Amino acid sequence: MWERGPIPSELGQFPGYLLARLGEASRRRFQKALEPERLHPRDFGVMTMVAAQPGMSQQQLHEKTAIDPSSMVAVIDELEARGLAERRPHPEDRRTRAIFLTDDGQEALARVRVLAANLQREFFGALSADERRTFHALLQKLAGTVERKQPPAS
Amino acid sequence: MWERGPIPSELGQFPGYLLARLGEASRRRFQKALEPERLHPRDFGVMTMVAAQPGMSQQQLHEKTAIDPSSMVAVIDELEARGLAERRPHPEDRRTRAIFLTDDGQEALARVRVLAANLQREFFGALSADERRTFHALLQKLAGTVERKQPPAS
DNA sequence: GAGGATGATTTGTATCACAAATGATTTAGA
DNA sequence: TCTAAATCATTTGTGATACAAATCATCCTC
Repeated sequence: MWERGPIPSELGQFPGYLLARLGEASRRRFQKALEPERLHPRDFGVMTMVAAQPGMSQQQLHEKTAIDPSSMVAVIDELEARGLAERRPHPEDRRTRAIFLTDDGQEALARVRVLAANLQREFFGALSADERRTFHALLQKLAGTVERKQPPAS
Repeated sequence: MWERGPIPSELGQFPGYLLARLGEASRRRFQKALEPERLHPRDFGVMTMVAAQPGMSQQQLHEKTAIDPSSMVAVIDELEARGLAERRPHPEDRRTRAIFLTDDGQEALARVRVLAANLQREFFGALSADERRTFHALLQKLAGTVERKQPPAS
């Protein structure tokens, strides 16, 4: 296994580069932390949204989590195969599947939330409580503007 | 082409999630911005480091940019094929290739730096100058601790 | 000089993003 | 009402990338 050094200052000058690389590191660490549960970061996103709004369609989940619709099929397949979630017919639209967490799914999500909380403490450990709050607020402010598609060029 | 909504508050609660998703967005936007130059974000990382320290080995580049050694081969192959960089024999170690930018490479990098600067302005446009400084400083503080491998478990 | 380590490279595999096509169903319009 | 277009889930195919492992040349140590 190879060594990964610190981010060099020549690249750390670019906030966008740091953002991308720290984002990668965050995702990677979370993936490691989820291994005992045999879940992936994407599962956490989906399960969190389903828990918040049971009966969501896969389409809606795709919009919330930015997981591609074709990948979403695989994610839900897996959760369903493991008894953590289920597809039920949508009451008003027979094309649509309403997604729910099973009891097992709820419990798994609860455990994953603990893992996530522990990881956050470790990952952001270099920052003071104040700095963490500031950082989080700035991330949220950015998130408000950044994840939009351009209006169609027509 | 599907629509991507804003990041939902249920997931935005997690700084690590925001970091990962905004990092993705940053990388993606930069990739778009680089299209006119037919370059990728990874090329920017490599070219920036080579410009800062001409004659670096591929091994060193891998440590600085976190690009996998086998991918590095492809990246340099491509840059070399396009006349933007070159491999020269290392004066002290014949296993090692010393990487340099050509004049064309320097010029391309200069143009890319402009694109990067423009993108940063747009991407972080929601933040005030003060907020941008704060954000950048916090990213750098995080970068100092986060990208380290665990000490061997032995 | 032999054996182990190192740098670049190749090969193979798994994963993922993305585009495009399909089938079932709904919605909108003539 | 009947038909055409749109929508949702799904399947399929392709290209990019991460990672592990093997290979070859070269270096370093004893």
